[in-house]
Amino acid sequence: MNLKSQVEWALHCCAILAGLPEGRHLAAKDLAELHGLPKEYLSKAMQSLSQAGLVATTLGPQGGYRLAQAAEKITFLDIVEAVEGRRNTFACQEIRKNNPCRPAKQRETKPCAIARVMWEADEAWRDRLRRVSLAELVETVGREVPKAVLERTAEWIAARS
Amino acid sequence: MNLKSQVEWALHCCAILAGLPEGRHLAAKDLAELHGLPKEYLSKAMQSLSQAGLVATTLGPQGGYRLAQAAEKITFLDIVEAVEGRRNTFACQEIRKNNPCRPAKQRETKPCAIARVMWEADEAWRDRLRRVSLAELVETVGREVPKAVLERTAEWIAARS
DNA sequence: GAGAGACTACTCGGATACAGTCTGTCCGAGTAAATCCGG
DNA sequence: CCGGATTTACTCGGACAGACTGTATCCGAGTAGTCTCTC
Repeated sequence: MNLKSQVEWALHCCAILAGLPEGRHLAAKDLAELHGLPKEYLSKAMQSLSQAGLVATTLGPQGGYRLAQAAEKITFLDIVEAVEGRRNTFACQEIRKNNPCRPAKQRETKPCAIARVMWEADEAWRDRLRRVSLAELVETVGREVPKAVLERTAEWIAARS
Repeated sequence: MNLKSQVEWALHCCAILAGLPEGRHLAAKDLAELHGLPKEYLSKAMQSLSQAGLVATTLGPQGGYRLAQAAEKITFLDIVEAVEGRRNTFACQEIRKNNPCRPAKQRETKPCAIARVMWEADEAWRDRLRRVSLAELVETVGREVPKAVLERTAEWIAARS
């Protein structure tokens, strides 16, 4: 059970887009170059974000992606679920129903006790991701990354957006 | 990012083994029949549990599996990790290092801020699973499953262990 | 009748095929900017 | 010089192959119980 690498890419790209000046766009090509990733495949991750309504796209020259919502409104969970989907990690197949000792048409009142525990853990995971916004991530990065790198990166982006 | 179905099987099988009288064993063949699962493949899940030291095996006629530890000592996390492995769901590939604006040989003092958040979520997930023991599961099941089914299942198992 | 030895049947464990998803790539539809032409 | 139509170049989006992990299966190594033979 691994998250796809798309999740990591999407998070990094959102962090970059969050630092973009209002009204500017950044193309998938540039996002890919900035992170050393295959452009075509990265664009598929961005596509997921677009379909989830987290980023907006603009076509044509000077086009690209920008955040569709305020960075304070977007959480880690939003991004992760946009790429990974909203399914629980645990998929209960109700194998308890195969027990030959059970009456065939017994009705279940509750979900399987095992599934309940697993789903609670999933919810705890989601809850943790829900608590961190993109804005907080940007703030942390701004505090930890050396000023020189931040500035050079900002220039690099400004030259292409 | 889905957990393998082996996880569900392992949890159900451990619940059954926890209810086994002392000194008895139950074969993979019977566990498979009880849950309506492919015997050969289920035995691979049991193999993982065996390698993790959660269950003990006995060969030959009347052989099979039994818990290697007290049900109170075994947690959901133990079983899940035995089958799934202990890796984090998020694998940081350090793509920040590909940023062309960074000095090539800059040393990192901290893990990537994104990875830290993701790993905290993983830890919250594990923490939740660590809090529920196999004994608690058995108790819950005993409370929720109709007495008749419990008794018939116990007989079914006793006849084969 | 009791004990030892050989046999048998049953168990798990690793090695071996098949499928589905993740990864990576390609090309086409659509659009905003730039260009060119006419007024 | 200015405005509008055309062209162009660039963007994203969905459709198409390859690799890897998860799923399913088979057969062999090893053991506990059973049976038989001998004393």
